[in-house]
Amino acid sequence: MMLSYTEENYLKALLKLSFQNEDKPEAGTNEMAAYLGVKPATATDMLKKLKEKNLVSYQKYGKILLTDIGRKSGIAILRKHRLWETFLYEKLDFSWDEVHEVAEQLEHIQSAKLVDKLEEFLDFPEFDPHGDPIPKANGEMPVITKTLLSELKNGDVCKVAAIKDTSTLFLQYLEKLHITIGTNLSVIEVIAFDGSLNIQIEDADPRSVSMKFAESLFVQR
Amino acid sequence: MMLSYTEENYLKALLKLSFQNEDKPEAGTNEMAAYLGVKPATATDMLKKLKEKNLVSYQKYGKILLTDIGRKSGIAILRKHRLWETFLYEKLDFSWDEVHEVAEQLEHIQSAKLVDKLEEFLDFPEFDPHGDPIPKANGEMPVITKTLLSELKNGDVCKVAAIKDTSTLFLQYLEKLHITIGTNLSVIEVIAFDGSLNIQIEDADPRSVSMKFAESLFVQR
DNA sequence: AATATTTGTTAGATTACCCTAACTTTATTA
DNA sequence: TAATAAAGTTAGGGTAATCTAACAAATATT
Repeated sequence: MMLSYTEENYLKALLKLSFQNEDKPEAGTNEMAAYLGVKPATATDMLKKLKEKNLVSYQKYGKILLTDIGRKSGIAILRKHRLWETFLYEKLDFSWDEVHEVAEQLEHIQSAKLVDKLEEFLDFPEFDPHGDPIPKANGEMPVITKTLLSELKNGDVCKVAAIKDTSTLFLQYLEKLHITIGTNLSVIEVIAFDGSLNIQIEDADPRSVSMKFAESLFVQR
Repeated sequence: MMLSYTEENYLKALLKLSFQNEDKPEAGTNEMAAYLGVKPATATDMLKKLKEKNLVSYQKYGKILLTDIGRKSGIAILRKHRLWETFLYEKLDFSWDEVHEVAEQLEHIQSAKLVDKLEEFLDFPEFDPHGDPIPKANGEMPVITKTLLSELKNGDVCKVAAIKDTSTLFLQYLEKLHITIGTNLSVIEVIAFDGSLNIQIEDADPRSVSMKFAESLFVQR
């Protein structure tokens, strides 16, 4: 099915929201509108169109749910997005915080061959530069058990697995700390007072990070 | 200046037409509309908009001419188009006739950094897979003296420099003949009767090609 | 439970790009 | 040069995506 640039963005947004809302994969109109930076009225209009095309299922005043087709389309876009991010980061030396904006545009290029060739060119990466899993051509996604850094205890060691907060400010801060996907961390001490942590980043001198920081980083034990 | 997808296509079309019309760099409304696959009325509308933005100069019922800014913008798009074609051809194993369609989409991605990094990644190519010159970041374009194969005489030798007719059918025919940019040709005999030529392609057995063929291929002596 | 708040929808307008049909201007040719 | 043909423009309309303002439904609060 031929989707417009905008329709694709709505599907991707719904998919992303379904990831965020853990247990329940539905979203609300306002939530969706806010995510996309449009007014709720606009989202309602588009929802009707997507429903017409059988990409979402919802009743007036009810929750929005992706249909199977809608979900598949969304995953296809996410796949493109993450492959392009990987390309920009690995081949064109883009920094962590620059890849997203450009990938937002590249993800809409229509060419099945392009996506598959790109994946091959990148040697079938499993994760993008932010540590998020890249869906395969068949829609499958590698799953890893991610823990928030803030859930660890004194003495725990871990490896950075993914970034929860992908804001530019956070990404730039990580860069300054030389933290990247795969970096080894060990928790020296959790400070009960404010939830901050003393951690060691690879072999560097220990340093303190805030609770907010620890809640923005996924790690793997 | 921020240009829409469509505005960019109009500028590129005007630039391409100015190349085609050799001596005079203007175009007509119908010519332009035909090139872009829209109706003349639509082209007139867009022309008003482009004039408003100072990208073209023209008077009602007069010829259309790109302004300096319009020309520069057009060249920037052409640069992206040809760099992407080169990427697809060299890095992703796309065939000659497949690159154009995808590059038509990729050329509209907005990111100065992307273009320049891509150029670097490709090692500053001077020509695209069709042999057309790739504009530099400053707008300069390498120039080569191209001759049509049909202008050669008995015994002349040459190297394929560029493709004039970039239709899929022609590109596929070239592929079948193992002709690519840089292939050496020698003209064994020009047949006066119908303008066809007996040529030798590299070390292969001589074969005949039509006048139409010879008029679709640029060579370098 | 009645009221207030939040959430979602409808109606009507706007902008960009495209169309057809009718018209005007410019170019060609008999 | 007058008639015809070609090229270009205008007027009026359609669709996609957006908005604001007003309204309706669902949820939360006292």
